[in-house]
Amino acid sequence: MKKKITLKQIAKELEVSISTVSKALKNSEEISTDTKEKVQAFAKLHNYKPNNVAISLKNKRTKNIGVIIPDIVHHFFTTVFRGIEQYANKLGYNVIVCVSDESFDKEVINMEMLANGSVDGFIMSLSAGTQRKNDFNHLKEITEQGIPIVLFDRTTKEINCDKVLIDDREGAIKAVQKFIKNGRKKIALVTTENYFSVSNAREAGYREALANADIEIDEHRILKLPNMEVDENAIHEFFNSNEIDAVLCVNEIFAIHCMNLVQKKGIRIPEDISFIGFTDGILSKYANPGLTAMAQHGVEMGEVAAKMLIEKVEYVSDDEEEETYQTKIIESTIIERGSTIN
Amino acid sequence: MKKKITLKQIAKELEVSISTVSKALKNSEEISTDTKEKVQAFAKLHNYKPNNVAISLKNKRTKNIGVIIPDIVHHFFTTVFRGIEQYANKLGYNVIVCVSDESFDKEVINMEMLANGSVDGFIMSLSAGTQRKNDFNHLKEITEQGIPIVLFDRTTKEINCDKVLIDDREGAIKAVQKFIKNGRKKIALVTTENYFSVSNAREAGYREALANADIEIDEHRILKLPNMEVDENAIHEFFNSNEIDAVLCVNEIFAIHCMNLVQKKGIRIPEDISFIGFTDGILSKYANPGLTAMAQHGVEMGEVAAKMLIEKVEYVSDDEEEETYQTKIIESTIIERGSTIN
DNA sequence: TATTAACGCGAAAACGATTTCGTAACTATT
DNA sequence: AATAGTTACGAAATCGTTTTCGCGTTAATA
Repeated sequence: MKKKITLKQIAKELEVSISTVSKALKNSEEISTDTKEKVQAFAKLHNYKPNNVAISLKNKRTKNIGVIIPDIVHHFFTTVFRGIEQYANKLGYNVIVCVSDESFDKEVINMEMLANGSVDGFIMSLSAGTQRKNDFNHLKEITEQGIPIVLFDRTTKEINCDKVLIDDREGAIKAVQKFIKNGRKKIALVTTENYFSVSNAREAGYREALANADIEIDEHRILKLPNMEVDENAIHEFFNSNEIDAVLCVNEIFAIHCMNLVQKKGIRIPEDISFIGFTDGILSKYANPGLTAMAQHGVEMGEVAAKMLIEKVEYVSDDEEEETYQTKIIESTIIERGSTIN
Repeated sequence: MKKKITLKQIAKELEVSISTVSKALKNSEEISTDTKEKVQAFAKLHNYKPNNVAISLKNKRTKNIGVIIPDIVHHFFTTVFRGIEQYANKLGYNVIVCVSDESFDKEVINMEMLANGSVDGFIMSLSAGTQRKNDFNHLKEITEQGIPIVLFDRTTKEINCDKVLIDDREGAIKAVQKFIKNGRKKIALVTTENYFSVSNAREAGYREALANADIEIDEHRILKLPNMEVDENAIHEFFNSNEIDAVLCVNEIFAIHCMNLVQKKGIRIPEDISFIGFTDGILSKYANPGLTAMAQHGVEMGEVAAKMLIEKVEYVSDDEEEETYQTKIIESTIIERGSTIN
């Protein structure tokens, strides 16, 4: 077992000082060509690589980014993560992921673990627990220590930091407009209870688009499901007691459930009823018929978030001037499939 | 901006030495109760938390685990990662993920980045590129430095280290046996070209199970698709020209495609034809009818891998004795849904 | 009263690197 | 020959901890 070699050991072997070795390896002008060659050759031979931890301590910069997401077994977050990882890696950063599991407590613990020197900054999407509790002190404390945070998708106005958002309202508007263009008037919305800012924005877009088209909003055509364990009966009841010719769903799962159920009744998609679902994922692609979806471009979102964070991290502040934060919007686009009329 | 406080600053404020502060915070017997209380109160007030980097340098242990996987936007790897992250986090470890993107070069670069002190050990699944190249020197070098590696799913016998595998052959056998128990005899296999060891193992299991049941193997009942962009016509042709009453698919996507197509023909699932698909993922769960699946238990796999790694990392070797490595098999189990008869 | 023991604390080394500053030994200049 | 200027290197501080060892003060023992 040949442990990694250190500057000290090289110095001893070559009977020079540690400083000389360090400088020689950096090709410093200060060192004679002879010595440099000797040192570099020896270092290469023993495959010397500087110890990251020591460098981190010295530089007070880890070149690590902390990513905290509610769930990793989730297509959207995975996609965003991919974008972050790709961009960060290109600039020599590594990514430490922690999963908050939608829990406020875990989110806090994870952030505290990483904030003590393990990372230079955070990219995160708030857990459901945090959003429900509406408590952001853990974020506040970290930004106050000068550690930058970039919030994406599930954000809050309570914290002053860079943000990357999806234009959920706009996305919903686009979807509803498509329905209307196809001649649909009885447009339903299947959404979650109002925990998530995301769902709220989508609902707002839904209402706005209908209002703009002078279509009266029938509150009965809005179904709010309490969680992801979809209650078949609720859906059944919903479609039985309402005239509906188009459905916007705030996520794939709701859409798939509704489509399956509606088809069982013998209603045809898209002839009798159209569907659009939020977040283009694997379910939309392989549904039967394919589910027309509002794509969220997670990879791009991750890249943008990583770019913003790294800029903040590497920016040497002139100390005095106020920090300035931006919010970037990633546009969602519609992916047309069989569940709507082309 | 209140930067994190250090021992040095506490020491200066309280007019004691750094050592005293350090010991006081560790509740050392050496320090008087008075001093301890004073120090601890002050530390709590200023929310002192030791700097992880400094501790890592001192201990020569980072409490970080490096995970290198070919792809993160992939349900199985995500699931395994979840298991790793969960277990590791419970023991106070953080996880740094790098995606090799199926590329040998990226795998090497990622490992080298992390091997210079950033992590205490690796958990990884080999990239397609590495498997094709059959070059494992990067792994060898790292193990020679005394950094432990745990390989999962895509492994190699070339490297002597802990491994976690899935019993793909056994899984296929179980699936075929279920068909047979349901009285099916004309059992088809839909698989990939023989690039992946995984598919090969599953095919072997398929053949073995049929042979054991004295069912002759009809090679026409084996469909090999060249890639994931499924060719509808090939499937069409396959089901038209063969009598089939049960289908084992080596992945969800093939299964979903086949099921959709078969249903379009008016064939009923599971009455006329049964389906079982490999790797229980989101598609299986939300298919209509639900797809009976061979679950791979990725989370468990991740947990086992993390457990094995951490044991190696924390084990203080008696230096002289030989290291001993294990290979654990994670059994796949059948998840019954609507695509088979119960 | 003299010796030993216990107590409470600080100095310093160590982890592995970078970087500033000082200086000995030459070389060049006048 | 005396001074100034290079050249090539080393000592030491620093990043933030932990930990060993030493030492002065007080209390306990003979």
